Amino acid sequence: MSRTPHHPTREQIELPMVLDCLSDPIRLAIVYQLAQQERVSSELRCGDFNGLSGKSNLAYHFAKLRDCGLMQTRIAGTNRFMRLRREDMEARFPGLLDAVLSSAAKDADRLPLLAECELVEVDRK
Amino acid sequence: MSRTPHHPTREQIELPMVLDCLSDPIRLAIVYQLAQQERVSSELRCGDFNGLSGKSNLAYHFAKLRDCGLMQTRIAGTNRFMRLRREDMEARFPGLLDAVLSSAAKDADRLPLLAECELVEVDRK
DNA sequence: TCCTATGTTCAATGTTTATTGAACTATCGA
DNA sequence: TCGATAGTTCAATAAACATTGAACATAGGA
Repeated sequence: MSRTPHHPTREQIELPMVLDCLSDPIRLAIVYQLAQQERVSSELRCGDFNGLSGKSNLAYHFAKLRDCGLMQTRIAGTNRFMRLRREDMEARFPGLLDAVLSSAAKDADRLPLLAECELVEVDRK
Repeated sequence: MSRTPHHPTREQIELPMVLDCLSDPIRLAIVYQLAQQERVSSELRCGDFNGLSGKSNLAYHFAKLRDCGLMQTRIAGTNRFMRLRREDMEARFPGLLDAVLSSAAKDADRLPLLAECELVEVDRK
């Protein structure tokens, strides 16, 4: 009957787990896409990532991203909204997330999954 | 009859492989220790890492670190000298290595393998 | 030349990982 | 209440990974 999935506290976030999470192309794309949309809306629905892989495989990666503390899931009706835990990451590992994100941006042409992230339209009502 | 082990060119270095390499505690400790010693001597012998694991296991991790482009191996007699490929990393992913290293330093107390790195005496003749 | 020290390579093992489809849960709207 | 939608969970599978010890290669010193 758990209303909200488990999230580690800020202090529980571990460096190796974070790096391991970011080393997977699909998870890197999820994080990248969340960061791209951040200036518009800080949240995205699970379904916004369906282009990256099948639903059950995405649920698996979402769980890993939650477990390592990179993102947070909020349940709203039948939707799950995800957002990056930017402040927590910055507090624990200053500059790390930005360094990874800008590295990914720089290599976007080599990371095919990142290409799809550019054109996520935001007509959330 | 290969005199020197294989190393990727700067352009061949891939972000996911680098992050995956750094996500392993033993490999992170190797990179960390190399970075620590950098101001003194830019190189360390393989044997300087024997405290981290067994020799064959270390050879396995060394190979991964070479393959991902994080370090370079130079053969000198019966020794192998390793050094970080700092310039290449900085050129490909600016700020990334430093962000990871300072994150690791910040969490040194939680990364037991990093502790041993502090006391590597440098009496290379 | 032989012995030793330094590392690598190989094979074997057990663990973790990513991926898939099917079954399931829960919520919203008609 | 019924059906559709959004996601999760579970079981199965194949691939990748880390670890170990034994065998091997190479160079240096007695």
